[in-house]
Amino acid sequence: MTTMLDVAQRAGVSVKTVSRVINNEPYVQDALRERVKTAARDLGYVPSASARSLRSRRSYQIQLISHIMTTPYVHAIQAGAMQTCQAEGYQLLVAVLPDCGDDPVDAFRQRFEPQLATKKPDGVILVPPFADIDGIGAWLTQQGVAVAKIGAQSTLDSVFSVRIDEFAAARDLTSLLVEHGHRRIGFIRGRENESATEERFRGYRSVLGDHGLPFEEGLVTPGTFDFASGVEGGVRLLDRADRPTAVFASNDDMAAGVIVAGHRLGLVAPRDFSIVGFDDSAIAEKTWPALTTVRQPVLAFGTVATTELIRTFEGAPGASEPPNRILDHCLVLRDSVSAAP
Amino acid sequence: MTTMLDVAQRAGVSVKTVSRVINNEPYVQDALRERVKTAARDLGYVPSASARSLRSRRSYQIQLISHIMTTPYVHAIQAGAMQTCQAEGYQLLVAVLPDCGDDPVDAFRQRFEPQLATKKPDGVILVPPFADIDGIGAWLTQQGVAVAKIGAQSTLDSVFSVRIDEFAAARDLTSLLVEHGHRRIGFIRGRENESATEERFRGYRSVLGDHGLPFEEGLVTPGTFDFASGVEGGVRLLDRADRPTAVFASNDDMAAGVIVAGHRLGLVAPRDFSIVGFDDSAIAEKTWPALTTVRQPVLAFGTVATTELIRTFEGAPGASEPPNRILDHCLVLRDSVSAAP
DNA sequence: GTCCCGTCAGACAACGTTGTCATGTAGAAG
DNA sequence: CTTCTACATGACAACGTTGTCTGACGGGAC
Repeated sequence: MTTMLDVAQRAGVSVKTVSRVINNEPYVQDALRERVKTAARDLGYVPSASARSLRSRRSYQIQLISHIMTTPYVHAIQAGAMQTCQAEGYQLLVAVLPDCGDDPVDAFRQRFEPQLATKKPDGVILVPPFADIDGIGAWLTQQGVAVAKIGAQSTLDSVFSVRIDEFAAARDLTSLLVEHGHRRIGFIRGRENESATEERFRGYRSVLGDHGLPFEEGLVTPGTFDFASGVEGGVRLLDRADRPTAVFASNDDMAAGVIVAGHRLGLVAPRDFSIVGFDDSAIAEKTWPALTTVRQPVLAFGTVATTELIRTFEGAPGASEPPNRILDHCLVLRDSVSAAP
Repeated sequence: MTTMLDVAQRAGVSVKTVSRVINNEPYVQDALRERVKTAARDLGYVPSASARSLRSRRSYQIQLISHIMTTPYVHAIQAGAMQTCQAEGYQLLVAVLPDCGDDPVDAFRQRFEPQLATKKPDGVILVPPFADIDGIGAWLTQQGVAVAKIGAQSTLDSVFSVRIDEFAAARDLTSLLVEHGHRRIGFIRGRENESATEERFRGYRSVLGDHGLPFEEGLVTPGTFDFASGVEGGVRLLDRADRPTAVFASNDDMAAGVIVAGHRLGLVAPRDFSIVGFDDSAIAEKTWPALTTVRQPVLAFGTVATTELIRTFEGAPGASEPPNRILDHCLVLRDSVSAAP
């Protein structure tokens, strides 16, 4: 293994100078800088992460924390984060913390306090539902870890966030249904206590209001963002005489569930009912009919959050970016919506 | 931050003794051992990963390497690996290397050689298609990294592997179709140069042979394990007068594609054709009809591989386990198979 | 010519742990 | 009673890097 000492000897300088060059510190003459760089390249020198982080108290690691790893949403974020991490020379760590129970902040601390002592990541990326709990972001910041939230607005100045305008996106989908003549539209909610759930519901109600359509409590049913809850919700909404002509499911997995629920009841989409999802996750184009939905730039969430984190602790020289960033969503028209009867 | 020195002072011993206790080394009296443990607990001591790995040249990291992170198969493995990592105090790192090109071994080296210099993971988990390339496993072993392969047999004594009996599983599925009276069964292959592709195909042919059914070249069509290739393959097989009465897709994503292909041609499964998948991935129960398939214990692949890796470099005291481990698969009967017309 | 300041480079210590070696003790074997 | 061995503990150095401090040099202001 080649160390800084080897490079230093080859370049005829001290180790400290090599260190300065490697870390792009000032006060090294250009000629020397070049000589060191050449020597390092010749020897194939790569700094030791352990030594580095032992001495400098930085870990060059970014951690993605989620309550579950097996959902396409988290997956895509991970892919984006990893892309940026690899490009910037950081390591991506993943961690899950399922079932937070009553006191998620405390559960979170219990789980991660020891880990912070062993090795503190330079930054943490939080996704829903953790992103929605302010206490978690606050605690991490206080522990000296940079935080980026995905999919939820940040109330803290120190915490960066990236998301889409969920309200507007939900409006787009609902408007599409209304434009197709649907006047009674069922709605399946997401997990409770998440901003996405509320925002999407708000968007739905607001479009109904704009068009003077009545809001019917009975057309709204709970869900948990997963397939099974979509099937259940779909059955609740469709298995009755006065069933709605369209259903807005708060994400694609649940929308896929509604399609299956329909089949169980002998109803085929989009002939017998229209259905829209949300997220444009992988399943959206694998169902029949393929789902009309809203695309979230999930991969970009990952890259933007990671880039922003790195910018933070590399000592951002430029202007301080606004801590809340909103990316564009886009309506994806497929085959699950048809004109109302 | 509390260090070993703090613990040592509180327990009235030397740092070395604390180190011995923390690492479960011998030659410490039980009484002392207890005193040190208590002191450590009282102070909430957690060893510093950086210092540890700098000195001991172990990283306490396990890396999962795949060509893509966004498939349910890899996802489940990751979940399993993470579970074990968290329990054993290891960190799970993830890395992707897409598009290996002509010389995958070289591409692999190019990508990971620098990383090994910075920080060498204690072990690496390889999934297909990397698991199928012997040169990669050999290179990593030679670099001093423990290797576990998933889903492919290991030819090296030093490399552990875990998988199911793909041949037997494919036989189970094919037999099921034959028992339902199907005599002309289409087959969609997986990515080429992967053992899973060959084994599944072999299983299919072998059952045909057992039952004296003719093997028709025209009923076999290529695929790449992804949804789109399933749609294409499905169209090729089903869009003709002499179409098969059943299709064996080499995984669930492609099977879902065949269902969609059928819809495009006005054919509905399982009324007009039967279809089976492979893997029992998430999509298998989200299609209509839900897919009859074979369940691979993918999560267990992750936990077993990780456990085995850790056992390796923690200096396995017990007998040396056989390096190839085969887990049980199971046939999952759902709704996509019906009796042949 | 003197003083000061900005630039540039190196010597040295420190980060928190583990490997190596030396030393001490107690019991068994001779 | 001595010698040997196995067990127990500690002192010290080392891992590879970066932070701190010190010093040399050159140029501009007085």
